[in-house]
Amino acid sequence: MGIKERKEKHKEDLRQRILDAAKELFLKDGYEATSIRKIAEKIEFSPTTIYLYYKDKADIMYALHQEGFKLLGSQFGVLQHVSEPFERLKAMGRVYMSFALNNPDFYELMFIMKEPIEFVKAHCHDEEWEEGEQAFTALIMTVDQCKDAGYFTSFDTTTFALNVWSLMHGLCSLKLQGHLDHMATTKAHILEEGDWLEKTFDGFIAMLNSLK
Amino acid sequence: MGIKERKEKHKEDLRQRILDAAKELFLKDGYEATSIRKIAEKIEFSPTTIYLYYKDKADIMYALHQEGFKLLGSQFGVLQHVSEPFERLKAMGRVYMSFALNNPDFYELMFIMKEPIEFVKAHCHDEEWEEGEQAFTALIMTVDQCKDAGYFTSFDTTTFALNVWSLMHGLCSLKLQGHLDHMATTKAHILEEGDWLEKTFDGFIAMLNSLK
DNA sequence: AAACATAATTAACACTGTTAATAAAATGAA
DNA sequence: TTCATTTTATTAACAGTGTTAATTATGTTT
Repeated sequence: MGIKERKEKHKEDLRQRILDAAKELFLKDGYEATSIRKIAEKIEFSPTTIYLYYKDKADIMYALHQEGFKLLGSQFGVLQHVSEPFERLKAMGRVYMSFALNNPDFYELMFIMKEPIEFVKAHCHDEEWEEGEQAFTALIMTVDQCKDAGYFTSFDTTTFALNVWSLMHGLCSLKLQGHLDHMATTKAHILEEGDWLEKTFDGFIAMLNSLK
Repeated sequence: MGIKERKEKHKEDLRQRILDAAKELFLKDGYEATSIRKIAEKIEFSPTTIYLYYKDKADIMYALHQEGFKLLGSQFGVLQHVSEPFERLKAMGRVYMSFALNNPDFYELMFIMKEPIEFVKAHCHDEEWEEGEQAFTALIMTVDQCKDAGYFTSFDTTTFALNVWSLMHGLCSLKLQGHLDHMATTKAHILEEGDWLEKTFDGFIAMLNSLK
């Protein structure tokens, strides 16, 4: 039955082409501006055809959401080769921040926006393996190894990891949403010049250091 | 010219009624579901009338955005009576978290969503006093007083304050967007039961304590 | 009462996501 | 190859959205 396989391949092809078009539009114009009709126009199909391959817009966005997590995961993967756990933890922070800054739309889709999350809860309940968990697991393991190496000994691993994630997420969010720059400009008289994202991150590292 | 004043009052009245209707719908159904037409229906006016009192939807949402900051400001104001700076800092964290949990829509509008921020940048440039700055100033002052009392002595005040804000904002965001609960459920086998928001916050306080 | 200024409305534009009904194409069996 | 069946794609339409221009209604002033 080679024909059926070829058909399946064609179906998968179109599914991928839809996703690629959506990705291009999304990374260029953002979530709202990426309409079904524009995606359809890009791949030269009727808007309704898209609904034969994706349940709805949230479904498409969830697919991009997954791509984002794969990208972040691959960047985290490199850090497995940093043997010293505390060095790895700090590097994870840097990588996370770089990912957010270099892929702001992905970051928004993955961690800030509400819609894909609700799609996860609605359609991918339980059994579905969420790529994001892998990254969080890596963080927990690193914190655990840090504790073995004598860091953060008085803290619970999971809550400490959540604190680290919260801080990094908060920092990246405030930066991406413009709050950091807003504070920098309106308080320019009291704050000296400089890159506040970088400075705050350095402060975070300093905090970790004095928490040994 | 008492008549003119009465007219002005009527105009302001309607402006406020629009805002109240918008607020009610917004707190009930969220940002997207709050449409101009629904607001108009609520106050029994034509949709286009609203444009005589507000420039556009973002303008209305910015007004609510301001209300939110006033509310947060009033809750922070109470803390001025906590004389011990380190106690006040911890209390600020609690108040901030409570505000986020009790007013999730306001919090989203004030700190998570992008639209009102862009409205601020577009229309209220510079001279306009942003209520949010007051809260951040209060945080900076408190951190400064903590330093005077022997806490965080090796850290720069502003970057430390930004770290505190980032952590609290990140924690509240992850909670509101459902990421915290998601991690709790999918990792239920490895994590013991409990309120992870509370636990993480306690961990944060513990971190501050050991940073003295 | 007539002229004017303000306020509110209707109609319309250009979009959005999504569904039902219909047409086209590809496949299976005769 | 022809016919019937299934799959794929399309058109038309619904119910919305924010927003603007042109028009009507209202109230004030002369």
